[in-house]
Amino acid sequence: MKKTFTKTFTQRVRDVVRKIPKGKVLSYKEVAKKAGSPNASQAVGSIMSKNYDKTIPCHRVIRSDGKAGRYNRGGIRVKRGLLISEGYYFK
DNA sequence: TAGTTGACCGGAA
DNA sequence: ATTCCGGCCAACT
Repeated sequence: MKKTFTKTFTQRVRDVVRKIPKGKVLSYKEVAKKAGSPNASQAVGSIMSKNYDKTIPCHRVIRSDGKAGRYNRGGIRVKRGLLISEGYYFK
């Protein structure tokens, strides 16, 4: 029997993103889905924008159309550089 | 309680 | 390819 969600959506999103392995990326939509709200991709982005925890690889979260999206720790250019250096090929 | 905001998504022009 | 618009959802005020 599954436990009811006690934590906020924010906490679950952070847990999901923290588990993303190196060299892999998830779209905001995928993260939202794993966090329990398939259509809350907008909320996921909003959450990440306020999250400054370096234990969370927020640069591994990209847009579902294959573009990078935004980044609060250096800019989208840095974000793409990080992903490429981790083995992810960008469009 | 209601209104505003925003690292999005997908389709249309 | 780029811009615009409506929809969706959680957090904040």
